[in-house]
Amino acid sequence: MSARIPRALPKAFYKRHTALVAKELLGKILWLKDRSGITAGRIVETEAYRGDDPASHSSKQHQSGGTPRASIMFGEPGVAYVYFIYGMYEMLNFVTEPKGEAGAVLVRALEPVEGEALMARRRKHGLTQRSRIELARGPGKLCRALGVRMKHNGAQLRGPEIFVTDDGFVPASISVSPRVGIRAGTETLHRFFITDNPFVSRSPQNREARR
DNA sequence: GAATCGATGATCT
DNA sequence: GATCATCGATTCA
Repeated sequence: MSARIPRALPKAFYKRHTALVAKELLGKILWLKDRSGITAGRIVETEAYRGDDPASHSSKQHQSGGTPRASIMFGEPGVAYVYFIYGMYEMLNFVTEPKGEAGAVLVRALEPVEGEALMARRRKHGLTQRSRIELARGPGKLCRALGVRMKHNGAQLRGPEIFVTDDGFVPASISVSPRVGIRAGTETLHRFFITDNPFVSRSPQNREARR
C-alpha cells in the first residue's frame, strides 16, 4: 500500500474565477499524507465562495482585507484554508483568485480511492459497501477521513502534506444547486457536483438543474 | 426516507 | 452573547 502521488495541479489552476475552479475540481483527486499513511479521494462535490458574496467569510471587512480568519482568502491561491466550526468539525477549502482577490472552494465530498481502511479507522467505521459511501460524504466527514486538521491551514496544495492531482477523469455531467447550510446568498447556484454520483452529500437540493 | 435536535468551541460584534 | 459553509442519534413513517 505505497501509493505514488502523481504531479499536482499548478498554482495557476487556482488563480482563476472561484466558480470555474470549483467546477473544474470535480473529478480531480485529493491526497493527504501524514504519519498514519496516505489517503485519497476523487472530488465529487464543491462550493464556491468569493469576494463580498454575503455567504462568504471574506464578505466581512471586505474592503480592508477581511477578518483575521478569512484574510487567507485574500492571499496566494493554491493553499488550503481550514477552519473549525460547530465546535467539532474542520472544513477544507482551496484558496482561489489572484492575490488580493478573495476566494475559496469548499470541498464537500469525495469518492475514496486510496487508503480506505485508514479512512474507516479514523471515522470509526467498518468497510461495508454501504459505509464506503459514507466515508467522505460531507465536508466534516472528509476532513475526519483524511485527517485534515487546523495545522493544515495555509498548507500548499502541491505537497508535502496535501496534493491535488488530475488523472484525466472527466465527469459525464455536472449539476449545480444553491449552497448547503448557509443563510445568506442562498439564491446563488454555487454548489457543483457530479450528476447522480452516489458519493455526493445528501441534501434536499440534489435534484437541481443540470448543465 | 424525512424532520428534529443537541453537541461543542472558535470567531465576530 | 449569538452565530455557525455539520453530523449522528432519535423519532416518526
